[in-house]
Amino acid sequence: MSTHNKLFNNIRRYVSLSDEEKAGIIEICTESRIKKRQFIEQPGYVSGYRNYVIKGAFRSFFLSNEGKEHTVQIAIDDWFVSDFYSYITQTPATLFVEALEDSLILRMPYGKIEPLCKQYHSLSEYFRVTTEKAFAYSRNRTLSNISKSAEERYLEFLGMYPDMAQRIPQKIIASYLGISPEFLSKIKKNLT
Amino acid sequence: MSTHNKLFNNIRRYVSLSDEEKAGIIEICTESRIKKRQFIEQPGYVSGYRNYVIKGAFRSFFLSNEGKEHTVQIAIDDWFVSDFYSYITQTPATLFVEALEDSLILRMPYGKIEPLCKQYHSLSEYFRVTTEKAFAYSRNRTLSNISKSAEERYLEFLGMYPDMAQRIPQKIIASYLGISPEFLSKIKKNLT
DNA sequence: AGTTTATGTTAACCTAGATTAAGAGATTTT
DNA sequence: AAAATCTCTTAATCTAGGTTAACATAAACT
Repeated sequence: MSTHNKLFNNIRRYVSLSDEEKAGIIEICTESRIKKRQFIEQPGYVSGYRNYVIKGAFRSFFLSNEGKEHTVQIAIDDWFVSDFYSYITQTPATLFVEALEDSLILRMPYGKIEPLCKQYHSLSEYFRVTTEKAFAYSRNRTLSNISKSAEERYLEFLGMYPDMAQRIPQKIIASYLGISPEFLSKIKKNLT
Repeated sequence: MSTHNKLFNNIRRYVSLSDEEKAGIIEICTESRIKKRQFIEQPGYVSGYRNYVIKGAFRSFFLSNEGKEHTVQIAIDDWFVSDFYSYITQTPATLFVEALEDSLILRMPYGKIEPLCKQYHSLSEYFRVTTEKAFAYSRNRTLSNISKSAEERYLEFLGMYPDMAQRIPQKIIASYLGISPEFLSKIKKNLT
């Protein structure tokens, strides 16, 4: 299956595309191979792309004043990843986006997506509906962060993203949950 | 100014509407007066509306197993408020949405917004762009929650929503920040 | 106006989770 | 394959923030 078809299969879950629209999308995408540990975004640079993960794994994270890493998002196959705040506001990023595995992505530039959304109703609908969904899920995470214990959040994470638990190093999962790796170790011990 | 015009002014910041589109939107909105302390959404019932606050204040909150309240969102004039997860997935709500003042809202039913977004490209664009923006800001809150101290989050809140600090009871702000009201009291004392 | 009920403050004590440090396994690099 | 560099675990100690309780204020109801 071509890389574009992987994206189209995803889009097809929400809207149907004409051949003209497909051609328009193919035209703005560029395929890119990313090596493990490579950064595709860094603080200081404006995030110029929606990055669709064809195959691989990424995380976005943030370096606190004390030099500690905080993982904001973990993305595997068929997720979009970027410093979304930077992308949307077109202001310099505060997040790193780093490949956790050798990966293959499609990059869709902001400057081309926006006109294309204005031009094609179905593309606008696709991003409207998927962003609404992403936002709804992110609300749930906010809710967990303010109301649940670290152990409860870990169990929730396992239930929600079982594939990631296998694939992603624990210290990154800990930093996604907002706890120290040592404490995650303790939690896992308590669970068995 | 009519209540619909207040909404149209907001929409105009992102897209322009034809008269036909305006009429279509007016047709699906119903105006509603809500008394202080009244609930417009409750756990167990599917959230059927995007509620646009013309005038007033609301919060959405969640009751933990231990019976504690956790405020997810605070909304004043010109914000939308609902149990967004319930609205998007059309599954029963887990949140309450409660008026903090006597308020006036426009209710836009899910079953009518969705077809209208399919029909009118500009309305689809409006919700795409505003939801993308809301999502970007919500990412920032997630980030604060996992990386900042309670005092830092309080200062950030003050900077971001200075009007709310005046208008909203402190115990609700505390529950929005994910801390106890007593601890917020302590923080405020330390700051002066 | 006076009584109830909700909100905010202060202080003493208590826990979830952080930090530090040291050792054991894994992975990478040479 | 050894050396170097990460990742994970365990245990001791420490701290941000929670809990409880008592009192002070301010709203809301009669």
